[in-house]
Amino acid sequence: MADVRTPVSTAVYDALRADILGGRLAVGDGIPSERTLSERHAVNRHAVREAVKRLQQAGLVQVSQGGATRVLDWSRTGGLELLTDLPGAGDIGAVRAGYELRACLAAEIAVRSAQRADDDARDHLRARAAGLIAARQAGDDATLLKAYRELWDVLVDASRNIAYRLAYNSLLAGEDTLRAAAIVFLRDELHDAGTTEALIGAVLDGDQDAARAAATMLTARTLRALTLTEAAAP
Amino acid sequence: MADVRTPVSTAVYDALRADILGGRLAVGDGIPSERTLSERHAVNRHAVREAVKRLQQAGLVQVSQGGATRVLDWSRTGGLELLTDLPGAGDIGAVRAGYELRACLAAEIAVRSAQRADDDARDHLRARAAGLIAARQAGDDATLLKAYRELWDVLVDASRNIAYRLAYNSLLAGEDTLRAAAIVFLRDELHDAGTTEALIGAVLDGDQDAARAAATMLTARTLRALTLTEAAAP
DNA sequence: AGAAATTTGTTCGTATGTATT
DNA sequence: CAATACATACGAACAAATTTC
Repeated sequence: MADVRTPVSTAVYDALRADILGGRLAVGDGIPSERTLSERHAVNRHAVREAVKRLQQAGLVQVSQGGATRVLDWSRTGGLELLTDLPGAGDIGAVRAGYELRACLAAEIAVRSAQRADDDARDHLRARAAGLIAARQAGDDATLLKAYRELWDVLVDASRNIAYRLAYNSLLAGEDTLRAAAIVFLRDELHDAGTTEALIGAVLDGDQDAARAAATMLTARTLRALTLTEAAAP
Repeated sequence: MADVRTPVSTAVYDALRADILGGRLAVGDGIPSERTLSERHAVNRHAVREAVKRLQQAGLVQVSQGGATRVLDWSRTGGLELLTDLPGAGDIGAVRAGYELRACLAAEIAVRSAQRADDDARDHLRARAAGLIAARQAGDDATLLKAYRELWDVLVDASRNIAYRLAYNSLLAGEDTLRAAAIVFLRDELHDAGTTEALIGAVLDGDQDAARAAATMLTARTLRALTLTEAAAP
């Protein structure tokens, strides 16, 4: 079994990011110097530099030549890509936050798809609709989830909004680690074949109101499951 | 005149990112080797490595030891933080995309704020409301825009959703370059004092429906201005 | 299948500009 | 002003993985 060897700079980056996002390095604090970090992690200074550059890009630190590299307030300077990197990304609170964002995105994606889908997008949508029906025959949730995600992928494209696409990408990044949990919460949504068909039909008909209603209905099921879980285990 | 010296690795990063986002490096292509790039930009290979690591983190390339570093399809692998980095970020289409996302976020932020704002958040909100009224007295749009942004900043916190906060951060990143344009499109929204007051009141009252309606009304003004501009100059 | 060439990964060392004290 | 600490940058070399012949 070939172990996936992570580059040393990535190891340093992950460690520092976890320290910052986890609050072990307080905002305004200076992180250890490059030399100190290179000794502590037993790596060369160049590797540390690569890691710090990435921290800088992620909006987690501010480096200044001559002075200490300071920790920024990531809740102010961080971008959406941090969502799946949060130390408590698997916690119910963060998961709910992500699904609430998805819900609000989904409704708007449905509306814009109904408004803007061209012939090409409609063809893609019909193909995915057929794939979804086939997946329902298979019976297992993993196959169904895959087909359902592909359906939304086509809808995102059909909405013709690059911001929706990029936000959608950010939400799905690193979802592999949460796939098991996702299937649990998405279960009702996945098996609501009627509303899904209604959504597809509304988009194909160009009925924006119906598309929004169907998308809202679908995501509401998942949000409800999350709220119940959150209330049960706080 | 002290020129703002950008680190060499950042210069390489910017150049490569522009080539990828601009389509001059096609998806699936291999980018030049580290040695080639270091010669071409007349910098050390370590600087190139830092730049490539950042490209990798941004989801723009996939590097593999021994093989070529390949360009990924950023519309699939990129996150929301790319929105303000796009070569056509100032183009009307990308601006509209960003404001459509903001509109859908704003409505949900308003609803969740009305639902979840605690006493502390309400105090902050009242303070910002007063600041907004003071800014209206000043008369100039720049001051008003600043106060308006601070209002929404408080609302984002009040909504108690980390995903909303991070997405909001991503949308505002690099807005400095677009501030002049932003004031133009936001003008109607900024000067709609009545609806803004209604939004604040609804949140303080915990009236989710009224909060959503007010937020939708506000953002609709800006979307309308954008649509008119887009139709006029395609 | 195997060897050579290419490319990224990593480490050593060295020098310089800048901010803090 | 001087000393110190820090980030910035360059150069050379070897290791490890992939591609190519």
